[in-house]
Amino acid sequence: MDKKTFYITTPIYYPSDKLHIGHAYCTVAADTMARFKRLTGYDVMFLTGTDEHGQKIQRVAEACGEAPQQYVDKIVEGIVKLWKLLDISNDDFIRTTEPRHVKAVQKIFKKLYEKGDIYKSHYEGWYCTPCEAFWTEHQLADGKCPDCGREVELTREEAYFFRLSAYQNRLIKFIEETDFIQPDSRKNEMINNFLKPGLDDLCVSRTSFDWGIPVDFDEGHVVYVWVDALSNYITALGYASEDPSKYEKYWPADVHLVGKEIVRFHTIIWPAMLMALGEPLPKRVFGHGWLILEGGKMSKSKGNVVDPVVLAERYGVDAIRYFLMREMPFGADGVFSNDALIGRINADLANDLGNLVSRTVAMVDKYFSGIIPKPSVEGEHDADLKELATSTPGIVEDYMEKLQFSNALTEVWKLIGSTNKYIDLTMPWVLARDESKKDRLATVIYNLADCIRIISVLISPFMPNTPTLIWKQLGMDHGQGTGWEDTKEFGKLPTGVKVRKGDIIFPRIEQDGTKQRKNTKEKEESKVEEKFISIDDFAKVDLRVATVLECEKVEKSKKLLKLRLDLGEETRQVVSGISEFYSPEDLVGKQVVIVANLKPAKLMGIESQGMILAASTPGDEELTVVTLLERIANGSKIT
RNA sequence: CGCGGGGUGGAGCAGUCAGGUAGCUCGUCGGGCUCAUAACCCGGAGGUCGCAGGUUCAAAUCCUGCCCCCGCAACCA
Repeated sequence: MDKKTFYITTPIYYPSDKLHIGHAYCTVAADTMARFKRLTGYDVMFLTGTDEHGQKIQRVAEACGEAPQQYVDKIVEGIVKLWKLLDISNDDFIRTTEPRHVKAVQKIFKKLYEKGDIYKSHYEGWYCTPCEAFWTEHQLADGKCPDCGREVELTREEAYFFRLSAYQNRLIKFIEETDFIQPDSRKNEMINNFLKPGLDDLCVSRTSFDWGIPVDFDEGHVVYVWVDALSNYITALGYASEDPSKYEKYWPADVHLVGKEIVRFHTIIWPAMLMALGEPLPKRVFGHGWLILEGGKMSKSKGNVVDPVVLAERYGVDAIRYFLMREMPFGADGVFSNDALIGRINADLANDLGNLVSRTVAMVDKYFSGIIPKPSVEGEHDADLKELATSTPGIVEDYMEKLQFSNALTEVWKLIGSTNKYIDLTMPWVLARDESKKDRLATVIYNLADCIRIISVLISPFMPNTPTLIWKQLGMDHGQGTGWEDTKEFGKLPTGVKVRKGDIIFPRIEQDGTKQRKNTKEKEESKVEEKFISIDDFAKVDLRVATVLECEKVEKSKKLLKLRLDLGEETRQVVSGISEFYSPEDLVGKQVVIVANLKPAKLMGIESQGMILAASTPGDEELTVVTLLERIANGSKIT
């Protein structure tokens, strides 16, 4: 008898830059679900990957002076490494540049064309030549390019269209009548915002760039990235290939996990494509929330570290995974902050769970020479604890089914709390003083250890490394009472085995203001050193005096001013985020200080060749540009 | 009137759909205990549920209006 299957996917990520904690969030969630399903007896297919085509990648690669493929190869390598670091257990990793995907997409495109669901027509739009971008009428800002503010021209090019409009009514019916879109709030959003107003046919080919999958029957056209990208969910299974066995086995997907910003593509375009292909639709699309960084924005100066690699190295993989799954309900946005992370680690992992294991093992050591004793004498409080322990797995299953990771963990932590409380209620140290109560003591200790066994299995989908550490301490080898069904039964922990008090599983993280310290003295010293830089370090920064020649607000921007500066021998264009504090006329003619050897960067598509110095209060409530007491020749060096 | 999400003790959130004396985590204060990672257990203090009206015996919850925050919307160089 074949096992039931479960197919879960993450979005395929766009490798134009390094991934951040938000991507890790989604992937960890998918991994947790995949592990849970495997543990509960499913044949799981867990897919993630990268979406490597498109104009943006082509441009970024060009800017780095590399071929697109060369550029993405490098980034993808980092992504694969990141998933390995985070213990992601994906069964496959698809890249849209792989031949298996490219070939299948070409077949899909052709099939839809032959069926008449894709047809050739003309695309009309406003084209901005410098930006190489098309815009629709209402995307324009005052009739100009919304990106750069320059003139656009009406152009018309040949393109293929997908008959999305033909599927509108079927889609509305499907979405309204099923739980396809989750959570519900997103369902309403899709119906009200996109389906009810009516769907237009979708332009599914481009001729303005070539980093994409070529339409194999019409040279010059490449497949629109979303058609390309969405297809990954079936091409990875071998759809339209010589070996479709995985497709037959796993499709339709049980759940596509996606960020809320791409729910639209997954719940409208994707089902319509599948309807057109005559294939079954995925069962669920879950739009999860975002991690909002503390203070609303990412900022190096605020010191909120968001690189998942750094976090994992600093706090441990299991701790990060736990935090991501526990801190916020999966459907909603949540705030990510270092303080919250450390708070969770200390309160939940170190104090509650880690300490529970530690004190239990210590008592086995102390009272039974390290041998797990046999239980014999039942007492009050036992029944309550056992009832809670054996009923928790069922509750966890229900929450997991609904992808409510946070609630599932809350239930596990209720059990951890009750187990800690059981120690206070039974007071083993009192029992230990009375030799006649040795058997009762044995039972109490056994119950504690067996609860920890159950807990260790319940957390294993979330924290892949911790259970093994716990088992080692409890003297269990892998496989003894650690199956999912074993959690629903009390007494599966082997007796007579020796516990091994090991390292502390979750050390507390001490907090001193913003910095943590471990081995105090050394850290203190190095901190003092870090406070100072040498004169050579300072000399690396080339500070110059410059006069503002011209200054204008950057169109469509809240904060940016574009300035032209006179540095004596040259002029520079600098973009500065100070327009909330200065209007252009305030600055023209003033002398300012700029960092002249800063690596140029683009802000809103405008090159900035340096940085103007300004002083600001911590929350940026006030800001003032640095100026000079007396005028001095432009280009003068500041030392 | 672009759309959406939100405003609940000091912080972060649940409760709002199906009105009935406001709950959780952290913090704080006090107590207990000594098996444990200054931990664990118990208890207390602390709330005009954004504002103003309305419906109702009864409103955080339903209705109307308003204010504020955030995202969609790749902006701190």
